[in-house]
Amino acid sequence: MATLNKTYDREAVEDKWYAWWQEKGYFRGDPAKGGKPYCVVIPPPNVTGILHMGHALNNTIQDVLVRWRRMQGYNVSWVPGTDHAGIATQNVVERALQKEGKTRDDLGREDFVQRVWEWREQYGNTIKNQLMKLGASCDWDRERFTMDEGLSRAVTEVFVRLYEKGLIYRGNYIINWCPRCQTALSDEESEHRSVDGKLYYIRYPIKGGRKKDYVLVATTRPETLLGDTAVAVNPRDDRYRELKGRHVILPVLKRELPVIEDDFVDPEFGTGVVKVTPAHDPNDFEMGQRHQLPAINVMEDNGIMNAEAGPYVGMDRSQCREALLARLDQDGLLDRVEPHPHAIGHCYRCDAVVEPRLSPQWFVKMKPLARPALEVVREEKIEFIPERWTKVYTEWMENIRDWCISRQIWWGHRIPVYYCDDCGHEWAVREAPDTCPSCGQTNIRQDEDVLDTWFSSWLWPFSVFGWPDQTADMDFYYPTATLVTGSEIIFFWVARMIMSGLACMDDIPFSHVYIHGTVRDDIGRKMSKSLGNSIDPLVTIEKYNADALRFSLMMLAATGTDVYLSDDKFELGRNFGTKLWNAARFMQMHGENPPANFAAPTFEPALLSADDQHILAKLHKTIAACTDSLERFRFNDAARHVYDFLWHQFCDWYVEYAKPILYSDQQEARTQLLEVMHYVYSNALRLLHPLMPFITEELWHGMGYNQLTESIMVAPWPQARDDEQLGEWGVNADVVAYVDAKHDLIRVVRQLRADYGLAPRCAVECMIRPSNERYEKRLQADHASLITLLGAKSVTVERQFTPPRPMPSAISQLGTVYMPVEGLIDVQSEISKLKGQLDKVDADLQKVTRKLGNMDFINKAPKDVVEQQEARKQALVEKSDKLEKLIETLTECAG
RNA sequence: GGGCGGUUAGCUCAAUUGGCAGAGCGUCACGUUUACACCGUGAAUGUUACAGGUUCGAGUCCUGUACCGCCCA
Repeated sequence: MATLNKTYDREAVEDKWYAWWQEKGYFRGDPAKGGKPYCVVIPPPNVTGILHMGHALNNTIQDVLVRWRRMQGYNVSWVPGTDHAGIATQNVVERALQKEGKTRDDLGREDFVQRVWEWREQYGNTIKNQLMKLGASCDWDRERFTMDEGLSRAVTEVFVRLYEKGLIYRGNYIINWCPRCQTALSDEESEHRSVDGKLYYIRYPIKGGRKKDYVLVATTRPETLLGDTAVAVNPRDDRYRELKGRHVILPVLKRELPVIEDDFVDPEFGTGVVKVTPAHDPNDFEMGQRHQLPAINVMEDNGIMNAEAGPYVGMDRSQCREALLARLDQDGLLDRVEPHPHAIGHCYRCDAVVEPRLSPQWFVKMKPLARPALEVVREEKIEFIPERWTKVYTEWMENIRDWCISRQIWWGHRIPVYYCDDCGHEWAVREAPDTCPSCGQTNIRQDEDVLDTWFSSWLWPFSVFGWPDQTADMDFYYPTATLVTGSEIIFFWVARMIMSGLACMDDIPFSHVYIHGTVRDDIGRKMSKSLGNSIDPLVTIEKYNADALRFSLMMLAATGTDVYLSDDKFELGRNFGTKLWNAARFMQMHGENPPANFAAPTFEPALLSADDQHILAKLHKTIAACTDSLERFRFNDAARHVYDFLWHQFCDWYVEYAKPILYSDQQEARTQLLEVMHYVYSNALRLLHPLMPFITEELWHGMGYNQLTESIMVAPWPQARDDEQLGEWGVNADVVAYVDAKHDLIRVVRQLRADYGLAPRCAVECMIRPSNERYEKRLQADHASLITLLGAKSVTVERQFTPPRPMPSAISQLGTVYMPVEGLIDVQSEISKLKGQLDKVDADLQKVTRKLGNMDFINKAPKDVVEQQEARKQALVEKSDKLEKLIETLTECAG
C-alpha cells in the first residue's frame, strides 16, 4: 500500500490511469461474454471539432452512465466516433487552400477530396484525445467515422432502398440556399433569427390607370421584385375588389403582372397586397403553382444578380437592394419604409443570410417514415427525459416536411444516382456501374451532389455495428440503451435516427433519450467562440482537474436545465476532491492496511457503537438514493447525495467521532472502528467513481482496496441493505435517531460557546442532565467522543443534576446542558436569551396546536401526517417546559 | 402568431405524492486543534414574480397578469 501524497496531483494520476484502463481493456464491450448489454452511441462530434463545455457536459453524462452500468455488471459498450461534417470540413480545407492562393476548382474534385482526407489524418483526432483527457471510457476499438468504408456502404444501401421505394425523389422546389457555402441546406440547417429589418412599401402602377393609380405592395426583400410574376390579394378583402382581373406594371422592368386572388394572403399584413415571386419564396412558389405563374430566378448561386435582373446584373444581392431602392425613390415609387423586426434564416455553418431559391434537389419523403416513429414514442417504447420533449418531438413529427438531402459540395457521400446521356435513363445503384442498364451504352455519369451529413448520422446507431451485414455486435447491442444529447439536435438527429432505425432495422434505435441543457456563461449567454465567453474544458482540467470539472458539471446540471458556468464554479468539485483525499490520508495515518474482510464484513452488533451503526445506516441510505437518482437520470441528485454523505456525515461527524478512539491505545476498538471506516469509505468511493473516475481510482489503489478488485472500474456497484439486513448489524431507526439527536446536542452546545465568546480551544466543563434513563446510558457510553466533539475539559451526565449557581444552559432533545463559565454570568441577558427561544417555541407550539385543534385537519389529513404533527407538538411542549424551568431557576437566583 | 420552459436567500439552483422552504457560492464573527485554510465552528438572509381560486393545508394543483429565455412559423 502506497502512502498518499500530501496533495492530489492530477498530472501524476489522470493520464496514468487512463492508459492503464485502456491497456486492461476495461472499455471494451464483448458480445461473446454475454450478460446484459448496455450500449450508448456517442453523438458524433464534428471531425473539425474541438472540445467545448457542451461536449464536456454531454460526454460526462454518458461516461457516468456507462461507468455506473459497467460496475453494475452490464456488458457495456460506449461507441465513439466523429462525423465528417461536410460543409464545415470543406470550409476549413478551402480556407487552408485560400492561404496558398488556390481554390477547390484549381485542384479538381478528386484532388480536393484527397486533400480533405489528408487534413482529417492530421487533425481529425483532436477531439478524440480531448475526450480521453475528460476520462471518457469509450470503446475505442469500435470507433467509427461517417466516411468510413462501412458507414459509406450503409449510406448507399439506405439511399438505394429508399429510392427504389419511391421515398427519395428529385424535384425543383424552393430550398434554403447558402450563397456563401454555395449549397442547399435542409430546413433545419437554416436558423431563424430575429433581425431589425424594414418593410418597404412600393407602388406598382395599375395598367391602364391614370398616372397616380397604383397599388401599394409591402415587402421585406425589395430586390426580389425583379422576379415578380404577379401581385396577390385575399379574395375576401373588399378593399381591392376592383383590382380583380387587372394588371399592374412591375417597377423598373415594366413587366405586366396579373393581380391574383389567393387565400394565403393575410389582409392584415402590410397593405393586404403582396408581390408574388415564385422563384424566391416558398409561399409564393406554392401560389405560383396554384395560379400557373412562371418562376423567374434573378440570382446566380453565389447571390449575384443574373441577367433577369436587367440593369442590376452582376451586382451582389445587397448592393442590388440599395441601387433598386434609390431608383424606386427617384421614380416616386417608394412610398415609405417602416421598421419591421422579423425572423430570417441564417446558415448554421457560416451564418450567412439564407436565400430561398428555386433549385433542383434530392428529397426524402418523410411522412411514411414519420408515422411509425410517432407510434413508438406514443407507445412509450422510447422515452424522453425530461418528458416534456416528447411533445416537441411529436409536434415536429406530425408537421414534418420533406428533407432536402443534396448538397452542392464535394466532401461527403456522393449521391449514388447515375444518368445515361444516350437514353436519358436515371437509376440508383450500390456499386459504380460501367454501362447503362437500360440501353447498355457507356455514356453515363454520376450525380455531382453529395448527401447531407445527417444522412449518414441518422444511421449511426446501427451503421456503427456493420449494417447492412448482420453482425454479432448488432445482435447484442442493438437497440442501444440511452442516447444523451442536447435539445438543439432533436430534429436534426434524434428524430431521424428513430425513423431510420424503424425503417432499416424494424426496431427502435434506443429506449431512452436524455436531453440535457445548454451550457451558458454566468449571465446566461450561450457559450460561443465569437462572444469570447467560452471556458475551455482542457484549461479547466489543467487548472482544477478532470474530476473537478466532471463533478462540478454534474452537481450544477439539474435534470434538463441549462448550466450557468463561470470559472470559480469548478472550485466546488476541486474542494470536494481535496476533502476526499484528506479523509483518506487521515485513515492512512492511523495505520493499518484495510482489514481483509472490509468489503463484506460481518459486523457484530455488540461491537458496534451507536455512531458506527449510524454511519452504516447513512451509507446505505446514500447507496439507495444514489442508485435511484442515476436510474432516474438525476445526476445532480446523485452527486449531491454522495457529496453530502462523504462531507457532512463521514468527515464532519464520523471522522471526528473516531479521533479519540484512533488516538487511544485500545487496539480492539481501533481495529473494529477501522473496519467500519474502510467499509464505509470504500463503498462511498465506488458510488463516486462514475462521477470522479481518476481520483477514486488513485485512492482505490492508495488505500489498498485493489486487493478486492484490481481496479475500482470493475468493483461491484454497492447494494443497499434493507432494514432487515441492517438489523443484522443492530442498525435501527432508534439508534439513528439517537445519534442525530446527539449531533443536535453538540450543535446546541457549540452555539452556547459561541454565545459566550468561548474560543474552541478553551476547554469547558459540561454537565448534561439527560431527559431520560435511556439517554443517560447512551450519553455515558459516548463519554469520550462527547469530550472531543464538545471540546470539553470534562463531561458529566447526571440525571439528578441541578446547577448550584446560575450558569449558561441549552436545551436539546437528549437533555439540558449546563456550562459553568469562569466569573459571574449576566443572569438578565441569559434570561432574555432563553425567553427569546421560548417565544419562538411557543409560537410554533401555537401553530401546531391550532392545526391539531382543527377537526377538518384531523379528519381529512392522512394519519401519518397527523401523527407527525402530534409528535412535533409533544417535542415542542417538552422544550417549552424545559425552557420555562430554566428561566424560573435563573429568575430565583437573580432575585 | 403558435408552443414549451422559467421567475424561490445577494448570486446559481434544489425542494419526490400538496404536509416544518433547503444547499453551494458569497457575506459577517471566531479559530491554524495532529486529515484537510481547497479547512473548521457559529451567525445573518425569504411577502417562493403578481392577482385570484381549489384544499384541513399550496413553492407545488387551477385561472389570469407581468417579465425573461428557447423552439417553431
